[in-house]
Amino acid sequence: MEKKTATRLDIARRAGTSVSVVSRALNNSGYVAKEKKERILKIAEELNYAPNPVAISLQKRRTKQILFYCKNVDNAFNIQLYKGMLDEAAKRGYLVLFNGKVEFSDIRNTLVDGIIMQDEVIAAYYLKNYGKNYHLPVVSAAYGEAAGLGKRLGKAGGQAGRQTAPLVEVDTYRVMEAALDWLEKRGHVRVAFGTPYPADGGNVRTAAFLARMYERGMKNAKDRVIAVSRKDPRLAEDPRLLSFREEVEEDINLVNEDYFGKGKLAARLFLERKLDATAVVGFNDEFSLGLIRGFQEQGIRVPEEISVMGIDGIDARKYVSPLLTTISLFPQEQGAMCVRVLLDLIEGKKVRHITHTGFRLMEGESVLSRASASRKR
Amino acid sequence: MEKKTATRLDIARRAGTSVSVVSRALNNSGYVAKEKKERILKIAEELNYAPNPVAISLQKRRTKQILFYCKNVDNAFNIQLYKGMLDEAAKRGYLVLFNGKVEFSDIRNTLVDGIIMQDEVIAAYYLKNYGKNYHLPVVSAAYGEAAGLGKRLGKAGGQAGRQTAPLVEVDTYRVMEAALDWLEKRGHVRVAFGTPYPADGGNVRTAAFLARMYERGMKNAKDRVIAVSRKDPRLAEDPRLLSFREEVEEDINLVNEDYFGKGKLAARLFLERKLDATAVVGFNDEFSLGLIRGFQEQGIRVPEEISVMGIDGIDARKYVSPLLTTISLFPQEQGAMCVRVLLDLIEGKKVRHITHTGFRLMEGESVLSRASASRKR
DNA sequence: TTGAAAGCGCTAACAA
DNA sequence: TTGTTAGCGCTTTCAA
Repeated sequence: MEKKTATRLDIARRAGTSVSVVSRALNNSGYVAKEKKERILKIAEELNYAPNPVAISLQKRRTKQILFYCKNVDNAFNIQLYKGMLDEAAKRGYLVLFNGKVEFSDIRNTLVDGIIMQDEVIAAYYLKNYGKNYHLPVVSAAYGEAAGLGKRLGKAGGQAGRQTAPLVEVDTYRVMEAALDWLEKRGHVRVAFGTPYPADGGNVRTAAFLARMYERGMKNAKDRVIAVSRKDPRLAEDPRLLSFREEVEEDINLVNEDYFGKGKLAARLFLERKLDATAVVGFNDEFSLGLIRGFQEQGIRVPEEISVMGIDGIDARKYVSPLLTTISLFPQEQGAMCVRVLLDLIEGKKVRHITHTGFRLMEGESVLSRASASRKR
Repeated sequence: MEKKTATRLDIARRAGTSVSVVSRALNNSGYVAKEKKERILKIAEELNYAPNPVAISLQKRRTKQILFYCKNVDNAFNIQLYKGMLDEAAKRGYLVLFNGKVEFSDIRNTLVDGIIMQDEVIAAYYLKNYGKNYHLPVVSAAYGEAAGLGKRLGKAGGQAGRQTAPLVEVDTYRVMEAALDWLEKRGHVRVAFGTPYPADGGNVRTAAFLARMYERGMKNAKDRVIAVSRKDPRLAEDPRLLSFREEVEEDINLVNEDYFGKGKLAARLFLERKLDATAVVGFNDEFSLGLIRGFQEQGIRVPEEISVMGIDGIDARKYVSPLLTTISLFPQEQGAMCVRVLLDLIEGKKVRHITHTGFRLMEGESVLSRASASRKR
């Protein structure tokens, strides 16, 4: 089976000509006598000839492949990002590898022309520690996190915020504003926020929630943050957190979170703490689906007794009833845009440092329009 | 930024030695004077030297990358297969590309050492039409479909069944048997089957259902197949099918199905047709989640009034209540096994033509134990 | 212990 | 229109 594959030289010999003529014939480029061309093509066919893409890549210094560096395959949002990348890349003749397992130090061994990082934190970390050697164009999906970068990266971070890759960003602060506006219009001003991370861990979504609530004069917004994390002092000893995987956060080794499970627990905590709120925004859609389930399991009806809202816009929303109201970040669009920017970069075109992508509120059935709101209008 | 990257020759010149010495130094192979080695390493560092993986691949005739050829990113099952592949491949230093967009004729341009096909139908089709030229090792995930291959491939199929790639298979007939056994033990002998494909389209899951039911003496099993497909004569004119994407099936251009949506509709059809059954097995988990939702929307309680069972074992089960009882095919295991077999093949080891992977019933809450069953015991 | 040299399979400039 | 030649960046053999 594994018969050695034919090369252009083999064909040339059989055709009694030279490799360059064969090359031209096969590539439809340059001059080559018509009848000679036909003969060459026929011989190639006979020999089951197939070009060696590695040799072509070496010669052209281009692999036509790019890498999506992503730690979290389980996350539906990332898969949708990836899907958008695949489609867009295919249009331009590129393939996209998905990987979050390679060590940064091994990225250099990857046969790609460039890298898309899953978020600006990872991008900054990579650039700071490895990127300088690897001369590979890098683009990053981003969520307005640049400001808090130093905090999350810790010592490793430093002034990482400055040396970033081009960003394809959806601004979390604006997203949060849209969410809170929408809730307010429906009479929800006392709003809680559920997150799987520590409240002061520098996560941009929590930061955005707090910032926007303060702007609205809700001084006690912090009390309405439910941080389902072992690192939260109120939960450090809580046995219910034992079932979740240990949270690793050395450097930026993010770990797959059980968002749904933590969302369920968040609903319980909301009730236990008797939080004074009429709506809860979940860290992301999966977390929010967990919130809904958690409330339902406690006999609390959504949205009649409590409203729930998500962020992301993942397909899995459809599985849960009531349908989750969320702000969709259009992950496929964002993924496609990442590819566009990266390929432009690879092809030497000028790209802007930040490209913004859109978001939109997707109305579901998980938020109640309260009577008081009707009055206000 | 895009300063030309240094090569081993650049280093050699600076160090006043030759490329081969530099190579040995960098690769820790062969002889090289200790102090010279240190100097070389230092210069490499200064030059921000990074080896060119394409050149290495050309020389070694190995890319350390493999391709998972898969048409359907939306399908959670495939993602879990992929996840298993990523992990296993990483262990052996390989990367896995995911793609189902490349034309078969373009696979030859891919920088990979081998291909994993999503199922035996696609594998057979590829092998028959293109594989002969591409000298690339191929392995396929499989579902006991080989028997029906000719039927599904149509003219293109021919004796495709014979020239297959090594298969990593979970036998659908045994899976179906396990499902029906389990249902029977709980008092369900009149069982329906819901599928998004035509009942006689040669799909292996439908075929397995029918075969197993006939074995059990249920002559009218066919009447209990709900085929949510435009191609089904009973539904050809049904407006409710208009919302689903056109079913394309030229050659094997499978299209993403809206399993969940079709499952919902299947529940309606079950009720409309007043099918005489106490349980429904869904084509896969997503379809079955749709069944549950469909019944619930019609005010039918699951499992009190109708039992539902799935096949696959996808993570998304957790979103739906009651928890779906299913037969898990352990997609991650299967994916990992595909990688193992393919890498063995690539490395020239002997591999068996068929490797079987396991399955197991995952008990949920969607199947009722009927009183009559208790009596039987 | 070193380095020249011959490839890996292909492209492309240039001379014929 | 053709064929020679010089690479692309690296590995590896072999003579020195």
